Amino acid sequence: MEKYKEAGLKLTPQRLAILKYLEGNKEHPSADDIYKAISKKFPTMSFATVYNTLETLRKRGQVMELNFDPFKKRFDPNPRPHHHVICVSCQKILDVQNEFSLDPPQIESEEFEIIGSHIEFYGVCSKCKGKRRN
Amino acid sequence: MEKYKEAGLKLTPQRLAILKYLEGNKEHPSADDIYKAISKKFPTMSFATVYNTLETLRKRGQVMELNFDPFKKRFDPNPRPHHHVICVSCQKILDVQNEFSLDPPQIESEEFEIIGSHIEFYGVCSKCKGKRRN
DNA sequence: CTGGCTGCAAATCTTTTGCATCCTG
DNA sequence: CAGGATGCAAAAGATTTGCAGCCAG
Repeated sequence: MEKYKEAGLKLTPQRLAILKYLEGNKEHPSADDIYKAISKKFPTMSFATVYNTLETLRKRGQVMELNFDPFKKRFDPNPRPHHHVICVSCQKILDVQNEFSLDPPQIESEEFEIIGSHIEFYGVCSKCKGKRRN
Repeated sequence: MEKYKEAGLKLTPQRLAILKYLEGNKEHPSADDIYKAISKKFPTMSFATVYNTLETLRKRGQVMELNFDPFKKRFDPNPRPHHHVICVSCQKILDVQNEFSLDPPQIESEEFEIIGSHIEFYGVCSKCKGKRRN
């Protein structure tokens, strides 16, 4: 929790609960997931606080906002940039460990200065592969 | 327009307007963009029709739904899979022409069957680079 | 103490839906 | 003429905002 203090953030009980929930979480929860999980133990937690906190953390680079779920934003507490695999069947999202070196992209009639990249892999996870019963 | 007929779609004036708007459009418009553009010339066009048509086209693989704009879905009339560059300053999205061969992703404790992938490059377009006045 | 944070409810924005009517094939 | 398509308005979700009161530093 040290790093949050260093960043000049107030450590309220609500924030601690959110931080604890995110810590090591690999499920890429949505704001709603976070709210639901925490409000069980913390009935006064409000959506506004969840969004405020996530927005604050995002600005400080401590969570990443993931946009590939068309229904809602998801949040990733893994601060270093990385890639993802998405199960097209159950929508589960997992982190990809390796790094990729990509050729510079060819763009029609534009000179882009490339800063970074993000790869989404689409696939079927082992659980869903089993269910499909080939 | 031949291909739409072949697919068994009814060619209503509204659909023709949407198809014409998308034809060759590289701007990855949102449903709202499409609605706004078309309702000027076609005042009775409704959102429902825009969404219905896009959904129909998506099912037939004639448009792609893009999710990386956190505020809304965007649509891409380019039917073959391809990658994108996004200007972090003006949010403009352009197509990337080249293909990439990616190593299989390493995933913790899971065996994914990989089906496809999509790369987003982030960068600054030439227009925005100029504005920044380095 | 004081500014940042919280909680509530209302507002906003995008997308979806129900249903009566319309019109293409 | 039938079934798919349209248009309207209302509903549904996700996220944001205004504001009064609260509390960590």
